[in-house]
Amino acid sequence: MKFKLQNTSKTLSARAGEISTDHGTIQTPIFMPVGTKASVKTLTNEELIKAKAQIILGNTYHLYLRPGMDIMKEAGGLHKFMNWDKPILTDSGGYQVYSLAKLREIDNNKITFRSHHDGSLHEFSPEKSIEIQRVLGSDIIMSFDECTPYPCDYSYAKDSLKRTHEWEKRSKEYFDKTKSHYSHSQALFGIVQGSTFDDLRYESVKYLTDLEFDGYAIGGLAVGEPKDILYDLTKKVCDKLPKDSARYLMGVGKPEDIIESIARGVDMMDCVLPTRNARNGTIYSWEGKMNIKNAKFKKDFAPIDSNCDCYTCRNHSRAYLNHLYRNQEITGLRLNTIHNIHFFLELTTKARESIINNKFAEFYKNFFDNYNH
RNA sequence: GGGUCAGUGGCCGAGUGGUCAAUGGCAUCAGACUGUAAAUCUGACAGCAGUAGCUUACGGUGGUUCAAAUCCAUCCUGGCCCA
Repeated sequence: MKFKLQNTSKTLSARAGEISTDHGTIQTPIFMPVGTKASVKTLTNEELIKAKAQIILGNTYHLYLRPGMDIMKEAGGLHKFMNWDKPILTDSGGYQVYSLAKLREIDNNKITFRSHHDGSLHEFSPEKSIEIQRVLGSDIIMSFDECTPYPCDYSYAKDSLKRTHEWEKRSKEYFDKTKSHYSHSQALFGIVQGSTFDDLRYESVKYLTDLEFDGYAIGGLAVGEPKDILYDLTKKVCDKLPKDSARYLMGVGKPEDIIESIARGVDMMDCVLPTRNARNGTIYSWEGKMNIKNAKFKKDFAPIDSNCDCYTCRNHSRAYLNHLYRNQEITGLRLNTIHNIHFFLELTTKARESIINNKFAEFYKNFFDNYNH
């Protein structure tokens, strides 16, 4: 994997670049749809490609439990299993340590957790997480970390960071001494943690960059903290990260967060919001978000966005989507998702174009002038 | 014609003397969702004041009682059974 910086905004820190992998290149900044369990919920691969998805996510924890590594090995890895031949990034399972906290115990060596499916006991360690991701064959592997919650007191954040650093070092060591199981190569990203504390974040950047990962993620944000903390820390961390490496802000975010993150120097981001919210009736466009369930759309025969060229907007009205949602017609969930994913990718595509053309500041201003949030 | 059971808020349906403006579910209205245990979750849902309160409500009417959706009488409506 290689990252090539192509242009940087003159007034803001926004960057345009290109990540090359054995499954193709990714033009950044890029939004990455989340396909936790080998599926971007409700969408087919064809629909993802039409929406211009360049890379999708998979999840180590979920895929390890189901379908399990035996099946994944026999399938020949995640790309073949789901028949997706563009890049894939896999999360390490670190987020599940956070989100499924009631089911786990952490010690410095490993975490023990119970499957949310059947209660069976399992152990994860950095080595095991990387090994699973070797089997999955993702183009970008994430090192094993702990995503601290918000709020988080300093002493816990400090202890957690120490543990995360140890885990990431072990992730790197295991990664370095093993090889890809397949004909394509894999890259390993480190994850900057440190909760909301500047000094811990800086310490984390230093520690990880000394280990020399293929790229750097910012984790532990967008977990409920105020916006100014999210934006401020994103900026501070990006400013310290090496310019010639890709930067990935994990779990972000809302359209306004994506634009703010790009403005601060982020190259990659992912979020469940466009897919989950689509299934829950919230639809995004350049004008902001709308709840398609609302009574006011019952007789609104206009498309979600008349300028949008996604399948949903070219073929169907708000009234129809409202009807489908009210009647639990599963096609409604698909049409909503098709639109949201299209929009989130258009967001990063347009941002990228503006950066390339040295017009990002203008793009940024226009976005916030039009977007209600 | 006789007997019997039942009629509860938009719908279905609990409640069988006070803690009932009345459990639930549905429908309706609105909100939330940020490295997915999420086609999920939360709130509102008689009216008026909008904390405290007041009014009208459990088929109709009339009773019993300090107190009734709950007990009694009667009428209306519906289901079932017997003629």
